[in-house]
Amino acid sequence: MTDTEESFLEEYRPADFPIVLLTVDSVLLTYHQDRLKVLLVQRAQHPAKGQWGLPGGFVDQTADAQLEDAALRSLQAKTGIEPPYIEQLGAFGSPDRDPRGWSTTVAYTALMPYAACSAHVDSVSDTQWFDVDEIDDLRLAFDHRDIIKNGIERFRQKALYSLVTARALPEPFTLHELRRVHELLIGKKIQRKSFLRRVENSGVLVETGKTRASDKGRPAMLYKTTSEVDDYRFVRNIDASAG
Amino acid sequence: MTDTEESFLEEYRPADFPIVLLTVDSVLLTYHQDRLKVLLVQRAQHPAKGQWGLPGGFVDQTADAQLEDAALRSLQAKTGIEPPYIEQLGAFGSPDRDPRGWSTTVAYTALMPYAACSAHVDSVSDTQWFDVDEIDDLRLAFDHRDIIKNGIERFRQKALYSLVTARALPEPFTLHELRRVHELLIGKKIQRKSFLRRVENSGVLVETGKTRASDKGRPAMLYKTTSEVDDYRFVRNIDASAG
DNA sequence: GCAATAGTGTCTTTTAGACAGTATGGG
DNA sequence: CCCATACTGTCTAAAAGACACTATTGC
Repeated sequence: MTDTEESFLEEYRPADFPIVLLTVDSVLLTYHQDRLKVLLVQRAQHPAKGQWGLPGGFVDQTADAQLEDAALRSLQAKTGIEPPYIEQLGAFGSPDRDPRGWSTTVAYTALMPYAACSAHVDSVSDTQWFDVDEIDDLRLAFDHRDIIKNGIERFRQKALYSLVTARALPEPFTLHELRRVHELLIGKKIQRKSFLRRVENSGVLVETGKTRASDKGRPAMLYKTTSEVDDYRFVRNIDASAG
Repeated sequence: MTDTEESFLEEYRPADFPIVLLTVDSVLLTYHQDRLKVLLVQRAQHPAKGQWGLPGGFVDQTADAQLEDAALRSLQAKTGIEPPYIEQLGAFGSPDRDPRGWSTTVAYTALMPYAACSAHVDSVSDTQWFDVDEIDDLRLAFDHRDIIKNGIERFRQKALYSLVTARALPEPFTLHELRRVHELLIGKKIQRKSFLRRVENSGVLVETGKTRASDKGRPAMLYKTTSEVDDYRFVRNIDASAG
């Protein structure tokens, strides 16, 4: 027999190789009522049946052209829409994380405005937003607590040098709302003036020219994102160590 | 039958699930003769037999406690040692990247001093350092060119706000050498004075007190890393857009 | 007018960029 | 002494932190 790639593939038998468990999970975050929330799903099937865990599933080898598509499919199923921002967090693999054996999950982390899916989420009982401060008290499936912490940490870093955080808000939004998202992630107050300067210098947010009034106080200017907001990076970070 | 996780696992048959191809690959970079180099391996087996590709392999479900262990094993096999710095780059999955079918690789990116493994690498013909500027001209296996570019881009970003780059150098090293690594990654000259200030303020490198003379000119101070170098981040980045 | 919130003026501090100057080695 | 390279002094510019001040709404 000739040693070509064709003949190799002819003889190739995937079942001869060790069996691998590969899933995709997403840490979907949002901002609602001055709190950061993460979307969790109650598992309908074993393993970890009945426990809360991240939305996710298997790659559909006929439908998915890349791993991200599998993440988007599972998020679409639970929220009714695709999130406006998603990025890969990383792969987590170990012999212990799943009782079925050595397993790997590719985790994504995403942002979505709360209102964009609240009707869909409220209509089912197995999907729910949890305050990120609550997750230490929950019993979560597999290593999903670690993955959630990892996702939050990713956005905490991003809050220091980017404005993608705006993708967690419904448009248009006020600078106060956006600043609160940053403050909650960083765990520190940010000067209004400093924050405004950063937004203006970035050029990735635009004023709508309209304002939104609340019960009391002066109405706030409303802003929208531009497509560049996903990739923009400040040269100088917010100083998380400063007073 | 009772609906417990135990009974579920009893009935669980992994072979009933779609077959998944999962590999681990590493982009190992170093600095040698004023150039950035990437380690490539000539593939001994199909698919892509004879082509150059990234060092990598399958997870060993009995030996590896995490994905990173699989990456370290394959690097150890090709260089004789474990790299002093490694981090996960991300998972790459698609139906097209491997002729055997839908496949995923978890890519790592690592740094190592050239001299630490040059004897081992030089002793075999299937492992070789390539100048990173050469990779566009090489025929590479799978999507490894994309992964390499991704790994270089990761360190280009890191060169703007960190000093992990020192892990590509043999210790002790001069500030000139370290600065050259940054310049090659960023693609821009960096002011000597600015770079020295950053190193001093970081506190993650220490002067050895010794110097190294070259053919001509004043001998340069020698520096060593501390363990904090892996995690340190500057608040203010090098400005890649400036002059 | 008062309370409350939004937005601005401006001073200080920090640190990178620029670049000219000095220091220290080999011939 | 000359050359080349290493290192330093110091000015300027950019931008964040701090904080007091003004603006605009509802009552």
